[in-house]
Amino acid sequence: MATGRTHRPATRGRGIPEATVARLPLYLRALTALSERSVPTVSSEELAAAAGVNSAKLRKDFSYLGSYGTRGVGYDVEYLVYQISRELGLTQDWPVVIVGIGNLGAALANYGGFASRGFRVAALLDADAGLAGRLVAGLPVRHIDELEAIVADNQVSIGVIATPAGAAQEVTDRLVAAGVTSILNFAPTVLSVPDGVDVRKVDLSIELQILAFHEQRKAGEERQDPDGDVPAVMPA
Amino acid sequence: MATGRTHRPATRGRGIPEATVARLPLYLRALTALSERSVPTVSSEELAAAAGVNSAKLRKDFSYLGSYGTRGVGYDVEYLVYQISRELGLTQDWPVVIVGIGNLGAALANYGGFASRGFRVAALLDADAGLAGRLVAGLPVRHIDELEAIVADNQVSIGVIATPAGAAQEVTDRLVAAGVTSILNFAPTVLSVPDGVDVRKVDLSIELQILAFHEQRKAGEERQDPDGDVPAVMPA
DNA sequence: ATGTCTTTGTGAACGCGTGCACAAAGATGG
DNA sequence: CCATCTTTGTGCACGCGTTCACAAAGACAT
Ligand SMILES: NC(=O)c1ccc[n+]([C@@H]2O[C@H](COP(=O)([O-])OP(=O)(O)OC[C@H]3O[C@@H](n4cnc5c(N)ncnc54)[C@H](O)[C@@H]3O)[C@@H](O)[C@H]2O)c1
Ligand SMILES: NC(=O)c1ccc[n+]([C@@H]2O[C@H](COP(=O)([O-])OP(=O)(O)OC[C@H]3O[C@@H](n4cnc5c(N)ncnc54)[C@H](O)[C@@H]3O)[C@@H](O)[C@H]2O)c1
Repeated sequence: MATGRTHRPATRGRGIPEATVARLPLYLRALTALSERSVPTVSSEELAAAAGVNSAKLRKDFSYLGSYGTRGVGYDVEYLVYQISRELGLTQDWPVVIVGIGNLGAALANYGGFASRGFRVAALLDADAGLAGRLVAGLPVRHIDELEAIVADNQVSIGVIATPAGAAQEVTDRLVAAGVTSILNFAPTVLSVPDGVDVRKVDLSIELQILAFHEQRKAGEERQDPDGDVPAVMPA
Repeated sequence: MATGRTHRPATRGRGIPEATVARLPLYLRALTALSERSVPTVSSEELAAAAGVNSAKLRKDFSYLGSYGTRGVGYDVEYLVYQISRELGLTQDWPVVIVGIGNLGAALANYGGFASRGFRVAALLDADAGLAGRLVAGLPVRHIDELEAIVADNQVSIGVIATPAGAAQEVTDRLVAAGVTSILNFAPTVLSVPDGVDVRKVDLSIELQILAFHEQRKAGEERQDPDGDVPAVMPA
């Protein structure tokens, strides 16, 4: 019965479709660039080009937020930056913990784009006692046993997992038990979490395999017909 | 205009839907784990649970590859591993170059899961002359000027970009000009590429923002009604 | 004030992806 | 050889997401 209620019907509530939510950060990035160049307004056409999407889609996306454009003119850049930021919840601070400070975890800790948008690294955690106390990106690595206390003290609701795959589920369970309700998983494993906890995954290996599929397909079509279907009428 | 023809109409040709292609690596991973435990066959129900998907979806996905199951029994693990590997193009070697050997690029170079599935790091490239020759994950960092020669000599068709955002488009153009037709982009920028070149992006910042949106939404609903719509009849 | 011109906001059509539910296939046991 | 039981493969319906195309809105000039 648990699988029955799994996929929530998009983002009903006030009703911003999931696909739209996924594009808002893209728009925000493009708008921020315009804002830095002191551009006052932008049309859906221009902004769509900058974000790499269809302009009708962009307008429909914005229509879910309300009517923030002016016909004949376009959108006010600053106002839109604010509205999208607010909608995404970026006007508040989000404390984040990173678990697993190896190659990847250290790179993530050093990532500047992290802090720039309301995400603050509250702590770096690792099971390796030898790492404890070492400074990474200016922060001391704390032992994993401190997880529960750190999450509680800092009201952390977002956790990033960069441990080996074998440890990911265990770390997840501890994070969730401690109160974390959003997880970004870099380990190549399927995580089980209770209802109400969101998991998003970043999987390099999967991305490469998808590219390989299309690559193989291109190589195949190259010496066959470009439609890739039936060989039809071979020339001679 | 590269942005015009961006989304191809799924994977028509012989016709494996794009959504299915994206799940095949997931199945492959689960199957590989079963294979290592010498499990001979697996039912769609079991495998679906391991991959975290609906069993009907899994069966439909496999049906696009052909009828590889046996009714009343399930799927032969080894056979399926081979079929999916072949379909994804993992039976051949894919030389890959990584451009930008900073925090992230170095972590990627050290990533074990890279080589495990037919992806071979052909070279590490960076614009910083000071890095040239330094060993990262056992490979010497080469100067970016060698890009064209390396791509040609090794027949590289997949490039990974881990440079700062400002350099990503320029690197992309050089990669494409040199013959690369698939790009995995970690830099937070929209890349323009000509038709026939695939780009996939991994964007930590976007993932976090999506999580923040849902997190904010959860926090809001908590103290309102759980349906999130009209406040209806507030209990006094 | 009126007309023109630009650009938004959205109705409507369409296609893809998902999941239910079941008939057909085939294994297994007697 | 037949009955039973398990599990696949898929027809079908439904909902989400995308795109087209256009009416309405408003800026701006005269
Ligand atoms: N390096 C990459 O570029 C890359 C890319 C994609 C995916 N990944 C995945 O990210 C994860 C980390 O990769 P990495 O290269 O940094 O590995 P790594 O071995 O360098 O680092 C893993 C770290 O996790 C710590 N750890 C292990 N068990 C732990 C536990 N139970 N609790 C807390 N910390 C624990 C280890 O002490 C170590 O410091 C792996 O799952 C890997 O598959 C890495
Ligand atoms: N570090 C992370 O966890 C992380 C996460 C998400 C995204 N990113 C993105 O990945 C990219 C790299 O991040 P990083 O933390 O490794 O940065 P970094 O500054 O540590 O490394 C960037 C490297 O790229 C090299 N470089 C610069 N211009 C180049 C060019 N034209 N050609 C070749 N090489 C060039 C630099 O010499 C440097 O070695 C950035 O775009 C960043 O936004 C990083």
